[in-house]
Amino acid sequence: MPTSKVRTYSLISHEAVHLISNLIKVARKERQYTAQEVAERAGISRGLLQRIEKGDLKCSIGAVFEVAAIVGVKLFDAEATTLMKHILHIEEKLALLPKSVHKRTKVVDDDF
Amino acid sequence: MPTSKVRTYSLISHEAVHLISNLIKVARKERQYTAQEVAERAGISRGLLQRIEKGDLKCSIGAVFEVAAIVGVKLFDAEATTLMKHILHIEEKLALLPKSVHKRTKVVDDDF
DNA sequence: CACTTATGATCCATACATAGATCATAAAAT
DNA sequence: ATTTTATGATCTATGTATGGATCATAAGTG
Repeated sequence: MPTSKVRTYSLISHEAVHLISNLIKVARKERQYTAQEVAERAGISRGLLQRIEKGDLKCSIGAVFEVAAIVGVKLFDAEATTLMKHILHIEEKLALLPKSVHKRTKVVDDDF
Repeated sequence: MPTSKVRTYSLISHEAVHLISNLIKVARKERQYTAQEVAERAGISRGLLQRIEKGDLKCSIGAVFEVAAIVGVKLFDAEATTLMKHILHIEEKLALLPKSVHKRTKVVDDDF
């Protein structure tokens, strides 16, 4: 066997994705959508939707967000999260920051 | 050319991912982290980090969330979002819902 | 009850995301 | 100024995520 790569993720990532997946699953059932329906509307396969609803970390973020939007889960809408409020100035903030990060190569020459 | 598949995404998905990517980029620079550093810590390539910071929808959600955690972007932490509050009962909620969604196959037989 | 449909799981083939390298430019340091 | 380092872009090879099918079971329907 050609030794497949096993990526490891932090707990917080697992939890976050698990959370989203549960939100999606609940929302879909509340709205009485069939897995097949949602998959078609999202332009993905039913199999992928299954993995998304299971919290598979390897699914593309686009697919996950697309499904979330379809079943009505507001992840980053202004009403749903405070995140959006901080965002408004993010582009400007980015412009002000230095373009690249340079590390000190020499140790600080503390003379004492 | 073997006609590559072009997936289409809704505006909201684009915006959400774009938002996250900007948050990540700003956070990384504020903390003076090199792209190389962050990539290594996340266990991904610098190239992938570039795509993440660009808002590429095809990156895996695990990689994106991992990087976000490393640079200190709180996407779904209790303090950062109201989402977490709704979540607490999500598992119970899921348990109460019907296990599968069945569609009406016959049209409602409205007799008039 | 019988019947239908949804879901979950598994397998395979292939399109594609990713790692890794290289190069050019830009920005910071000295 | 020179030198060093970070970033952005591009290319290739390969591991793998995804689509599509199938099957078994569960869960509604009538």
